[in-house]
Amino acid sequence: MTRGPNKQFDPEVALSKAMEVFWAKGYEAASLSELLKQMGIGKKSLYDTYGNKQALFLKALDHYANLQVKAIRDRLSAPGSPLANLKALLQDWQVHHAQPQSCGCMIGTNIADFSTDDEAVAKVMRAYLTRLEDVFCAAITRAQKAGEVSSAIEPRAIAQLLLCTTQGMALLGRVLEGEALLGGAVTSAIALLEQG
Amino acid sequence: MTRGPNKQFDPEVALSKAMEVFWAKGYEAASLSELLKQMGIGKKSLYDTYGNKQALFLKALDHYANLQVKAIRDRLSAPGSPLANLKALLQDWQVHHAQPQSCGCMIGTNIADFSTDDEAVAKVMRAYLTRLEDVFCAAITRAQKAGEVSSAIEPRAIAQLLLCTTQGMALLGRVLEGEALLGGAVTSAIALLEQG
DNA sequence: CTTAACTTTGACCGATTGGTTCATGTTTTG
DNA sequence: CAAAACATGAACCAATCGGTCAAAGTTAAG
Repeated sequence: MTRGPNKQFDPEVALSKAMEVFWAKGYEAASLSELLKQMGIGKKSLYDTYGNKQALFLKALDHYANLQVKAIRDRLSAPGSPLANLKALLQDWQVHHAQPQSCGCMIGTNIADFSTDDEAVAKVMRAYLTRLEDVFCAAITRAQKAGEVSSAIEPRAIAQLLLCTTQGMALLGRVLEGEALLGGAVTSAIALLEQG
Repeated sequence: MTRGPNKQFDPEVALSKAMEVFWAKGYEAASLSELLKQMGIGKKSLYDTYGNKQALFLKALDHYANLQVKAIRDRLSAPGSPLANLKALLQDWQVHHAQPQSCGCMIGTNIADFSTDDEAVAKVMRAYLTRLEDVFCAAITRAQKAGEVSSAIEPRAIAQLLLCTTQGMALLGRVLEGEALLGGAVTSAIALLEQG
């Protein structure tokens, strides 16, 4: 058995809080003091538990990716029409990312800060994008099998378009006012699916 | 007439250099020392000439926006087929943003750092996005008049999709390896234009 | 030539960054 | 109880951040 007192905080909960900070502010702009305040722990505890700021970020990034991929996959594979699920997801994002307090996608937001620098971070990011692409691709294939989407199109290519577009939406939503731009993008994307 | 010695550097050239640094690194990560080194000037000269780091960034952002909008508009309104011009532009971006040293779009890269914070910066960013949307929209309209694109589609909605998609491409290109993802996105976007 | 206007350089500023160390306190095992 | 194992908060660290200031140097006008 382990001796000594237990942690006064739940590392999982604190990690979620850290994720929120990195999500909203980005890696660089998320200062240690801000992280500590939101996580509700002391500096020493952070370094003992997670290593350092970058390691914490990596864990938070992974946490985000798992959370997000699972949520999206579940929504898209919900019972009923695959195409309707896809449309609903896009339209939800249109509304969500247009809200002023929306802070986009944690991965997209943080791509700027790293990219060239850290290969470990880049790897997690690429893995997330690939998983998301696969989720989209599977959903489109299901829609094709259900006869809702033309079999003439290449599902993977459309999935890749959706991935780029939604990342763009999440990014631009951080600065845009109003839903107009995102609305047009979603409308066009849906049109491509329905008649493509 | 002004007395005293002239500046030993060209403010326009130095601004271009600053733009490159902000473009590659983003606002936060672009340190004063890096900026000074690349611009080849002293700290005092920077503050006397441009104000402060944020004002310099604002000028660099504006410089970038003007440069980029003009270049894109010129390409899209080149003589010949409007649709072919659009396709060529997208395919060029696919190649360009897939290169490892590609650093995406300066506006997109820097959206993460500001957004909520600085309204002056957000304004320049929104203005750039709107101008780009208009340029796309005009090009699509020309393609419709030339009979290359179906008149059934709403040009602005497609322009908005292209804007989101290309921003997403520029962003993801910073971290991706290989052209596959961007290639699929471009293929799908072109398909939408050609048959939509 | 003198002087006023201007630029440049480098030292300097307080604040904050991410990160470490230490002394103290707490809890559980033996 | 004693002691080992653990967590904690505050003090502390060098480095760097953006930004300022004063002294020295340079050029043009009078």
